[in-house]
This record gives sequence, C-alpha cells and structure tokens, in this order.
Amino acid sequence: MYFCYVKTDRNSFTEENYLKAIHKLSRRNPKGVSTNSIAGAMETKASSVTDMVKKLALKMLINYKKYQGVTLTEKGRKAAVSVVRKHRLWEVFLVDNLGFKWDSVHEIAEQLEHVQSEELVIRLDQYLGFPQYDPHGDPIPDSDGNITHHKDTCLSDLKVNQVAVVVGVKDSSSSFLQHLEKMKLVLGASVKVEEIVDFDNSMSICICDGLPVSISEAVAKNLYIKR
Amino acid sequence: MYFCYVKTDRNSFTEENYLKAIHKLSRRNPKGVSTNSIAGAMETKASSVTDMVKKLALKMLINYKKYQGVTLTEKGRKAAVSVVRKHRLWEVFLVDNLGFKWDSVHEIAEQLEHVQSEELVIRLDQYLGFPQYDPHGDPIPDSDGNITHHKDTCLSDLKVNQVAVVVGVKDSSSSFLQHLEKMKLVLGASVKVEEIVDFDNSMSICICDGLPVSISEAVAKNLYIKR
DNA sequence: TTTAAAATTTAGAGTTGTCTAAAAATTATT
DNA sequence: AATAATTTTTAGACAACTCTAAATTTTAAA
Repeated sequence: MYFCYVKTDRNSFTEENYLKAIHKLSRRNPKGVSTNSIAGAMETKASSVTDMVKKLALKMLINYKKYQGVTLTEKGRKAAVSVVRKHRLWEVFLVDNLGFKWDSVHEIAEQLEHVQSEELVIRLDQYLGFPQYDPHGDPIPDSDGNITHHKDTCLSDLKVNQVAVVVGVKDSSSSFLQHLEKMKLVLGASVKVEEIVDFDNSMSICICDGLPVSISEAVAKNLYIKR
Repeated sequence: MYFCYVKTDRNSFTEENYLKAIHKLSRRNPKGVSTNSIAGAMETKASSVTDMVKKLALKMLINYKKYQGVTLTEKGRKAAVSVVRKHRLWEVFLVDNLGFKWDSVHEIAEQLEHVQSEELVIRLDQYLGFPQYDPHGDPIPDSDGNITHHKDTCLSDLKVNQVAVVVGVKDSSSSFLQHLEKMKLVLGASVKVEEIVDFDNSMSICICDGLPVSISEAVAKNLYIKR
C-alpha cells in the first residue's frame, strides 16, 4: 500500500472498473463482496484488490473493514451505476446506429464507458431516444441511478407447453451470444417449451413457431424471459 | 529512464498524445522537433519528454539522437494520424449528431480519440457520411493516413475589397471560437475586407454582407479562408 | 477445541509514467 | 576562441498501480 490522499473527485479507469465489478457482485452478495470474488471478476490478484479496496475506502466509495467483505457506499453506488449507464447507452449506439452485432460491442463499450462528460451522456441518451434496455436486454439505469431490474424469470423456469418471449441474457460473452444467434434465439423471440428431458434438464423448444430445437440447461438458465 | 522492452503493438494514451503533439509540431519544423517544444505542447517538463522520446524511439515510432530534434518514422506518423482521424471524426459526431457547439467538443474528443477499434472508426466514418473536415475546418485524414491540408491562406493575407469564405480556424481554443461565434464568424461565412488599419494591422470586415466589424490581426491570422 | 484449509492482508519489489536538481552538450555573445 | 546562456540529458525519487511470497486471520474439519 502506498501513501495516498484524495486529490480529485474523479475516479481513474481502474477505480471505475473496480466499482463496476463490486456493484455487479453486490447483487448476489448484498451483505458484502469478498476480496477473492473481486479478484476473480477483475482478473487480478487478491493482494491487488486489498490495495485498491483501501483506496476506494479512503475515497468514501466503499465500506471496508479488514477481513470482512466490502459494500458500496451511496457515493460508490452512484459512481458505479453511472459507468454502467454509459456502458449500456454506448452499446445501444453501437448496435442501433453503427450496425454492430450484439456480440461484438462489449469490448468497445468497456472503453467508451470511461469517457468523462455529463453533457455527453445526456445528449447521447436523448439522441438514442431514451432507451430502456441495452442490446442484451440489460436495463439502462436512469440519470438518477435507479435501475429497474428484470424479474429474474429464466427460460429454465418454464414448464412443458408454456410460452414466453426472450427479454434478456444473463451471460453476455461473445461465444454465448453467437450460439444464440445461430438458433435465432435473440431478444424478442417467442419460445414454446415442447419437452423437458429429466436426465439433464435440457429442453426442446420451438423458437418463433419454428421446428423444435434442443438447448442445454446452461443455456436455459442464462436467458431471461417474460410470460 | 526505466528499463523497458516493447511488449505490445498498442500505444498508451500518453504515447498517443506525445505522437500527436510531435506530429502537429512537425508541420512547422519538418527537420526535427525540439524537446522543449514538445514539453510546451504536452504541458510537461523537458526531462519527462526525454524519457518518453527514448521509449518511442525504442518502439520505432520516432527517430531520435541525443541533443537533436525528433522526427516521426512512417510507423509513428501512421499512429499519430490515426489518432487525429479519430479525434476529428468524433468531433463531427458530437457537433452534427449530438448537437454540441464547436467550442465544446475538443475535450471530449481528446478522450474518444483513444478508443481502440478499427471497426469502430470505419463504421463511424460511414455513419457520418465520410466527412472531409471537422467542425473547425481541419481536414480529416483518410484511412490510409493521407491528409489534404488547406492552402494556408489566412484572412490576414487579404487586401482591401477582397472577398472570401471562412473555411477553417488555426487555433481551436474555446475562448477563440466563442469570440468568433459572437461575430457570426463561423465556417462558411463570407467576408469582405473594408479597411486595413496600418497602425496595428487590424481589419474592418463585413461578415455575410452585414455591417463592418473590426477584428485584430491575431484573429485574422487564425482564420483560414478560400477566395 | 485443536488442527487444517482457505481467505485475506502485509511486505517488498517491478512498471509506467511524473518531477526536481544537477550535469553535459549545444548555441549565442562578446 | 572563450565565456555565457540555453537546451537537453541524467540521476534519483515519487505516484498509481501491479505482482510474488510470506504472515495473519477466519472458517471448516476432525
């Protein structure tokens, strides 16, 4: 740990990425996020996390006591959500305006999300028509930092013969998105469960009234739906 | 100077900014840019420049021999121009699409220019309709790195009664641009020289056939025109 | 409850920048 | 050509991160 006093109100790219990771992990662990889980999310070592976590605590962005997990302060949550908001708005721009495919925008948005300008976000949001969801169906936080999450109903929660519409994906990795695309299992697609195989919980489903296709439980668990 | 071997083909933000500065300075000093002038442009110290210049030389981006000025290699020039291209394309986007004023886009473009993605630049360029000039009249380099500069005719080169159209500004500082805006002296405006004051070389000009206004020599020297 | 395993933190060091102060080289002046 | 002024470089150190390896603390198991 190096000596550090807070100079600016701004956060570095690295700090923003940590905040974002902590925010994401907080959903599943509201009582406190562990050092190791942050290290996993950030693809770095636990010792680096400890250092950064001390720094974020100094900046009053997180609550931290040694050996206990961390939670975001309201200030930290605001900062994290602001980054998420920018990320998702830029993803909409990339897909809707520049014609990128949904599986290739994440990396670019990871860079764009760090551009600092209140005005830019406001104007971009307006330019895009105040979108509610990003290309993966994730909700775009409003400018006050409020997020209206999907009800966590997954395709895997459906029973035989039930019908629903795909509204989001949990895992946004390129490979998963490309796999979905091949089956035309994209946002807005209707699905009907034809059969559930007891053995491995795989499903046979009809996508947009097409012929039945089989999907694994892993896939079904990563798709959000609305009935 | 720290030990350093070249790991990636990518350049850091700082490196890109140095390359951009050197590129800009090279126009006036094609034979070699001095350490001090780079330090001036980068708002840093000469010793920092020496360090960075060594690093850029190691990466084969510039030609450097101690105590002599530096020049860009072809590789360095390409890298610098690529950043300039991105900067200017983003400026067009900010003004034309998001409705920013021309005096408030520079800072944001300074951030956006570092976003790494070939595909993004290609698509953005197309989305904007392959613009030739940015909102300040500066030429946008093509994807091969070619720049077609304005002929350097300035408003200050005109004689009494001559007529021209404003096509660019040399200095793009907010304060200068705001000053121009107040007089409606924007890109595309027609100007006619009514009078030149011998004493201080200030000019009295009519903008778009309006009433004569007086502008200083400094202003006239910072405006590119086409006759 | 003592021991073993896992998670977390500290200590020390490396990287990419930055700076100040002093030394060396170049350029300008007399 | 010798000296002065300026420019440039070096040396050493700080800042914001990163890491490995060792020391703590917590949690799980026997």
